[in-house]
Amino acid sequence: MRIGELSERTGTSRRLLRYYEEQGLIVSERSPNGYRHYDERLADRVLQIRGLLDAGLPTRIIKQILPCLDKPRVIHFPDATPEMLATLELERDRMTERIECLIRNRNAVSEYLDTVRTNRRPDVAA
Amino acid sequence: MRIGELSERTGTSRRLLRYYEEQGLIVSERSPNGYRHYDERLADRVLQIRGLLDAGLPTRIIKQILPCLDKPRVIHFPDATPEMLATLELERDRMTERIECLIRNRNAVSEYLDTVRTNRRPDVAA
DNA sequence: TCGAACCGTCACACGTGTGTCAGGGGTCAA
DNA sequence: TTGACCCCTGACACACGTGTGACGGTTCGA
Repeated sequence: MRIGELSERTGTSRRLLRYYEEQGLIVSERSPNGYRHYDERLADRVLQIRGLLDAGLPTRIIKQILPCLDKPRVIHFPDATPEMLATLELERDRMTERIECLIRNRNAVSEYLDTVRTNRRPDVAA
Repeated sequence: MRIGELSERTGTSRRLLRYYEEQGLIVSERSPNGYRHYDERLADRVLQIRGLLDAGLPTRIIKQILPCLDKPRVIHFPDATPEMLATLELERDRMTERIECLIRNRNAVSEYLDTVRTNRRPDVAA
């Protein structure tokens, strides 16, 4: 799959895909002519990246999280330094905080919507 | 409570508090001399704002969400236009997506950490 | 050969956050 | 009164990260 197809599949501009590669979030093989060539799974990976970016994580952190997502976990043990693990723990906790904050506020919005919708008379205000 | 105390309580610079006010996220009463004066509850509000910003929501959206959080909901019915409600629904759904994305990835990180920690021999790699 | 798709790169836009400066005032205590 | 704090406004500039537009040039496929 070349960059155009990945772009269409993920709804992400080619420009941005190159940017993600520049930031080290995705990698690509290259044809002899220099064209990027992507694995099928990259599509999901890109969507995941976009989700995390949208959730406020910077690329620097996402880059560290992504290796945790690969299925055959066997390979990644060696490169897990104590510092890396500490960083991951910290990030995991920050993600948990984000989740709780979002849930609280999401529920508040939900509740508000319910209240407004059940009391369908704006001019009553009570 | 004046801006200095609010700044200390929330760990937010005075500069940034004025910025939030400029963006319409918080309001302040003014003493005759022009000093900003804040209610006790503003501290929580500021922390909430910072949490939402950290979770990737722009000030524009946060401004619309904040009124949903006030307890005596009675007052806000009148200014709930259909467009506003639609926006809130959309935002609620986007928050839900963010939450799910974060939970997925947080769990993956957690699982990764568990796996690495139980297999305490990096050089084995299996 | 022609158009579509790709390449790398430069430059910019936007939002959040910060520092700082000038120029003004309020409050309190020694 | 003086000094040490606190606060006000407005403005300029900057940093950083994400995302985009546009450039000229190359390669592919019909």
